[in-house]
Amino acid sequence: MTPSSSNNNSGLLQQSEGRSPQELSCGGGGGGDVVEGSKGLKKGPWTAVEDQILMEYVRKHGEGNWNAVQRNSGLNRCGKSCRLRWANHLRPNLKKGAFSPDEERLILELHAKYGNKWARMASQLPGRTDNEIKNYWNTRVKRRQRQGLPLYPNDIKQSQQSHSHSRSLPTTTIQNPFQSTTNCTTPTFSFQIQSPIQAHHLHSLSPTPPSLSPLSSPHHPKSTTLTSLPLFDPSNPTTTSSFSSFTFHRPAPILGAPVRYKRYRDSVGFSPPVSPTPQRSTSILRANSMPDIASSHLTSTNSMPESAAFQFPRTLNPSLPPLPSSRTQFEYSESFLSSTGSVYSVKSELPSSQVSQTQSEVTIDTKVISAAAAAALSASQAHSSNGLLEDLLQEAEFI
DNA sequence: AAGGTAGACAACCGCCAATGT
DNA sequence: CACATTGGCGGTTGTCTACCT
Repeated sequence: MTPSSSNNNSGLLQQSEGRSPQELSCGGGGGGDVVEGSKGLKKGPWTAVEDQILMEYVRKHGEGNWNAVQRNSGLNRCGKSCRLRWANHLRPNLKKGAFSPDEERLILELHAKYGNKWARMASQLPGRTDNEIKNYWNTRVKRRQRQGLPLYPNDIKQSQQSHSHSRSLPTTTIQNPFQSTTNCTTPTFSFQIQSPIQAHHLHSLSPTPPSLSPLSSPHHPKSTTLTSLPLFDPSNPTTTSSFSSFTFHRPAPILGAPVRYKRYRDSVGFSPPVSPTPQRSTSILRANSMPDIASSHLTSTNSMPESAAFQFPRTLNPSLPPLPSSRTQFEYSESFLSSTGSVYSVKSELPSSQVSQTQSEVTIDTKVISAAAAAALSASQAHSSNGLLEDLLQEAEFI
């Protein structure tokens, strides 16, 4: 399975088939043609041209106000789709490719701590998105289920005894469909409880047990059965003790960013609120990165000299503090190269390429960036040209 | 060679909290 | 204060590729 295998994912056009227009969120469209909604908003895989438009828009206007992207850039995508594309694929400091062993280990630990809090986990995995982690985890769950193995290795099992979740205990016993005598006949349930400790991990560690969700959807209504599973078994001293010793691990506040009840979308490179009292009107200024709160976990990429970093000009928010941490800046430059390659070297109306895997460890200097920008400019001349490439060159010289 | 399966990935959806008007 | 908008989040689905039988 190569990381690039999914680049050619044109088949995604079939998504949302059969949904009524009311059910579609982005603009409410999407009736017959799954590529365009009723408002003409495109769906399905993003093309390189779309990526280019979105990148240029974000570069000029910053993140946030995603619905304005469609209004102002002509990009025929709903704001949500733009945001997702940016967050998961275009933002500059993304890592691509398989998780390293360190990252896998960290995911296990974080999941033991947080459960299916993908965004929170992503905040501690530099360059990784919640979607990646979620996909990884779901795949892992399926694999472990099939193999009859516990989700967590023993050391994590032991170490996470003190972890639990912020969700309250269910006060009433709701039948666990995976333990019911009527619903456990399918072979997929054979994994469910093989030992008390595994039962504990299945049911107490995850507020919405991810180990079950991939298999549950064909058989159970969404969320109700899963989220209502007993998180802790009072009869199990292990689970009760874990609850009593619960400590909530949350990333340290960043730049005074307020803690929102549900929003922990403060992963590295994700635009954080820059003000202690952020307002929506400032969201457009959030294109700057934030301190790498996860650097303590994975520090291997932190050694890039700041002088080598490229960063988008902060044209809209000159008052903001400098970009924190060398790693973030490095990844800007890293992704700059990748993105230019992605944007300009691909057939324009095919699904866009992903960030190059091979550049992740490349030491980047200004010459390289300039060369990349020049190459991008050259390559783009086959395209309809706009000011983007000139901007890129300018930025390359900016360093 | 054909079919099945697993893994990886992208993108969508609904929900909901925060914020703006 | 009510309503609308925005966007963050977790869950889910669908496709592709590689591998296995």
